[in-house]
Amino acid sequence: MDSSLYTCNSCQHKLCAGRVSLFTSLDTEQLMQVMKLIVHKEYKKGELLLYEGEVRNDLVIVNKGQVKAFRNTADGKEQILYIFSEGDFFGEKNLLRDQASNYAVEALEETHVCIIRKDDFQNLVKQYPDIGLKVMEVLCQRLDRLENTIENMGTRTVSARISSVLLEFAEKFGKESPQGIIIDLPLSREGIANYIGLTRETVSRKMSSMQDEGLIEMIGNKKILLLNKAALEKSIE
Amino acid sequence: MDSSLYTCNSCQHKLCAGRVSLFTSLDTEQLMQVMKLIVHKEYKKGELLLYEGEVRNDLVIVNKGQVKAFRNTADGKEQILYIFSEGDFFGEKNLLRDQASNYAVEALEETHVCIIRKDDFQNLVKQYPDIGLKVMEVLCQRLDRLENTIENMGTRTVSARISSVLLEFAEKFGKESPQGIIIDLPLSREGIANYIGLTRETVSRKMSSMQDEGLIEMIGNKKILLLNKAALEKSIE
DNA sequence: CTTTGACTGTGACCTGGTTCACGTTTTCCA
DNA sequence: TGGAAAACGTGAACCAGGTCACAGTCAAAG
Repeated sequence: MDSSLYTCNSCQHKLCAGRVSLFTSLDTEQLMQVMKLIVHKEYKKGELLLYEGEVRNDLVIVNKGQVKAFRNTADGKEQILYIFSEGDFFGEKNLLRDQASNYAVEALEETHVCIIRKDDFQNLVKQYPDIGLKVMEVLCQRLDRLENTIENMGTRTVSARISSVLLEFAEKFGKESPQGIIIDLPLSREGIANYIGLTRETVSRKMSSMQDEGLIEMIGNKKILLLNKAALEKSIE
Repeated sequence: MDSSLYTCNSCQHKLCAGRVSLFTSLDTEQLMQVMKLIVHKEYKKGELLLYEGEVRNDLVIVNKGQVKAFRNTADGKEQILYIFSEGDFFGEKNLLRDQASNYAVEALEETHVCIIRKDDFQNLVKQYPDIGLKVMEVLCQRLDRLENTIENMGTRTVSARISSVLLEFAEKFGKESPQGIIIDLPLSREGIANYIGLTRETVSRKMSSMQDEGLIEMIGNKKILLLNKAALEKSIE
């Protein structure tokens, strides 16, 4: 296919809709139709895309960059629930009913999103039922992930929890290299701590000891090299 | 409507399908059609309805009774993820693809279920798109609940977590009474502990102290009287 | 390239929850 | 209905992870 067909000025010449798994069942012409419904928006690092408690009537699809979905707890802590990156979406809860968001969403870096109005999306679902099934599939995956997280937080040791996050990130953000898998961390140490319900210090200490054991190697603060994936996997069984 | 229309021998003369929110959008005739697709099954307390890792190709709807969905962790602990009761369903993950269950399901008491084959259900969804939307809605509610649970387990104190469960159970299993809300607990102390990632002893101790503070009153092991719902709600803010 | 603020690592101490142990109570079902 | 088995409550000791404090390091912006 000619990639110029997918051109869209607001998206740096990527047909955002076409790269999102939600719309993989559509052909080019249908995609062009979807494109007309989409509004684009850009956010700088640290900007909020969605406030906790905000009621929106649209679906937001991440086209470039990364965001974190999190809640602020009464005692001033932060619980990170999701990292959304290219192709992920949020706001699916307002597809069915107008509901206040139970988390805030903040850009972790320069982020571009595609926004589609609730009504338009509902019509799309009616026209192309496969899209609805895709949404359902993603929701089920998200349930899977949360179920795992709950098991981790409820019953696992600290090192198992950290191994678990590292493997999750390796899956999502890792690149193969001769020495092992290099992970571009989406979160700081503190962010990781807030993702798995620990403190920055504990994460720091455990990762240091994992490095001493030869399991991982920390490269600056933003990268980690997984030297022994198998051992990590074993430790969370 | 004449209730005899809803009669079904296997269901003790309740039209199981009609009582499930999934099918509320259907009329009587459509319900009768759904009924033909349904197989019934009964389980005694302690019986397993689903094994961890099992691959099924059907959707299970609880018609009577209660079940717990849980995972056994490596260190011999149990993490309870859901309590399903009348009207709840599970197995939705294999509506989309054949996937191994990541939890086991066990009857907490005598339980009757309605089972509908994956293919049949998919056809129903195609025929009545509202059913698909209902499934999506339930999945979103389930996400909400898990997101709350994760915040609880990640950042909250023990008493806040217990208050939170009690309020959840009050919502789902509570009955108003002159003194307060009486909760028929679906779980033992140990079960509650496994639901919120604590030990039996800790739950026991905290509930005793909550009783001393006049917040709750324990009636035997299976009932709890909420004397001061407002105070509990305040404690988890 | 340098500066500045944010992030990270680590030691010492503290605390809340787990573990272990055991006596009591409740539940269930034969 | 009685008796076994399961569930519960509670004390004491322990310890993993949190808290606090501070020094070292990194990285983004000018």
